[in-house]
This record gives sequence, structure tokens and C-alpha cells, in this order.
Amino acid sequence: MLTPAESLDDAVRSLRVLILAGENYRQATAQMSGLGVTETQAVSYLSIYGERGQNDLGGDLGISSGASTALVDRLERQGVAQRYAHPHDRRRVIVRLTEKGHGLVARSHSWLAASFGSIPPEDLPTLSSRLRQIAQVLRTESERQVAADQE
Amino acid sequence: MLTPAESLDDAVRSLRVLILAGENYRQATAQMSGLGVTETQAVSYLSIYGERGQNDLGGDLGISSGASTALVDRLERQGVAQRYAHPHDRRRVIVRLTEKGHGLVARSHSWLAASFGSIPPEDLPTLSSRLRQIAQVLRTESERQVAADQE
DNA sequence: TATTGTTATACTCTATAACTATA
DNA sequence: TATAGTTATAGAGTATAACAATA
Repeated sequence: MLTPAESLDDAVRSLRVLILAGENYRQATAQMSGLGVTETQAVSYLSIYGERGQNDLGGDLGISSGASTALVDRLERQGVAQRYAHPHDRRRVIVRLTEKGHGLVARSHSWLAASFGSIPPEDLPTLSSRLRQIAQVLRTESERQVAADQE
Repeated sequence: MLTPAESLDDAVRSLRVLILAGENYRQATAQMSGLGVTETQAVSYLSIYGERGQNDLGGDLGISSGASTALVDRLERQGVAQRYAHPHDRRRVIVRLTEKGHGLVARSHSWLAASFGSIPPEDLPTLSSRLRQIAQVLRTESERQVAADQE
């Protein structure tokens, strides 16, 4: 039986292991699709959050605007995403997945689904919402820490 | 109310979001510590799985032996890990975290712990073990997919 | 003036392959 | 012969900064 503090330490270790496994997954999908890691991350962002401004996408990924231009160049060249004109603002560029891009995401679906194989089906909804809670705090906390570091 | 299939799809989406948040966290820790992403991943592996042979560590990270040499050079230069001689095999090099390396891991502990802030304490042990189950399948499945792809 | 994106340059990290030393 | 690691070279991806177009 663990004390509450020990339980939390163990949960942190588990989260570290899962983060590393996620990075493993990322490299594997990149290698299999012939894309780079950043390109594969971009496809995942576009799949989950929908179309984005080019620099917004770069912001998601933590890269500069110059790197964003080069990234979207590569995504277009490989046929997984495309640039579209913004309806009102002629400075802006909207980036959207192509069919091929959506297909790439679909291909990894069963692979990720297998990760839940040992979870009782009735527990899935709760687990799912907890994964999102963890993700949200992890993300906002990362932004907060970086902002505090830069001041 | 969701059907079982819908629940699984939702869980997969949640896992994608968590993987992206983990990559966010990785970039933030790298930036704050002044290390690169791969170096920070290496520190995390060494913290969780203990000392490793240099090429074993490179294997964890999915990089070549040449890149492993350069990586450990950087880790030593920055004082977060050190090379040691293997007791019996004079070809091998053991890589181990320094105090400074352990300190780096400790600094991100409270940050990760905050991610569990909204989870009822009594649910932590179950959640923790499920995170590990997901991580393990994700990792082995990634290796399997890459191996199948390379044949 | 501020914002969005592009271009040019230099730097970091990685893969590949040839090599050395040890098993 | 096979394995662990090193070195040299080339290529991919990124940051930085200067720039153009639009708001």
C-alpha cells in the first residue's frame, strides 16, 4: 500500500514513461510514412485541431516563422497538406490536410487503438477524459514555465 | 451516451492530444535547461531505466552509433552524464547521470505532478498502472510496425 | 506601425560508411 | 567473425535577421 505522496511519484514516473513511448510512436510513424518527425507532428495537429494559419501551426510546434515556411513547403511537396488563401486577410495563409494527409492519420488509428486493448471497455470514457485533463495541464504548464523562464 | 466503438475513437483522439502535449513538455524542458530535445530525452531514459551502454541508449532514442557518440559527448560536455568503463568488457562504455543530471529531472517533477491535480487521489494508482499499460503497448507496437515495414 | 509570411545564411544534429579495438 | 564505439563527410531541419506585402 502506497502513501498518497508515493502514489503521486509513481504516477509521475508512469507519465514520463508514456511521454517517452509517445516519442517512440512519433519516430515510428515518421519513418513509416517517409516524413520527418516535425512533419508528422504537423499532420497530427492539423488532424485534431483542423485548419490553421501557417504561423499558428508553427507556434503549435514551437518553430520560427522561417521554419514554418520551409515546413509547409515540404508538406505540400509531399502532398499531405495544402496552402489556401484566407478569405479576408490577404497576408494570411491557411494550411489544411489533403486526402492523403487524412489517410496517413487513419493508418495509425488501429495502432493507437491497440494501446487500449487491456482496458475494460466500460472504463474507457473515464480514462479518455483523464488523458485529456493531463494533456491540458501539461500543455498550459509548459507554456507557463517557458514564459516564466523568458522574462 | 457513446457506443463502444465511439468510446474507443474518442480515447484514441485523447491519446493523440496527450502525445502532442508530451512533445510540448519535452521542448519546454529542453529550452529551459539549455539542452537539445534528444539530450533531454536521453536524460529521461537514464533517469527511469538507469545506466545504459552507449549504443543501448542510442537504440532507445532511435539514433545511430555515430550519433550516440556525438550525443554522449554533448551530455558530458554539459555535465549531465558521464562515461564509465564496463567492468568486464573493455569495448563497452556505460553512461550514467551525474548529480546535475538527476537535478534536472527533479526540477520537472512538480511540473509533471501538477498534471494530476484534477484526479481524485484514490484513483491515482489505477490511473498510473493504466498509463504504463498504454505506454508498453505503444512502444512494442511501434517496434513491431517498424520491423514489419523494414522487411 | 504591427502582422504574416518569405528569403538567405549559418549552425546543430543525424545518417552513412570506413575504421579501430576488443570479444 | 562479430560487437562497441569513433571519426569524417554530407544532408536535413532550424534559428536568426533582413525583407516585402498587407492590415
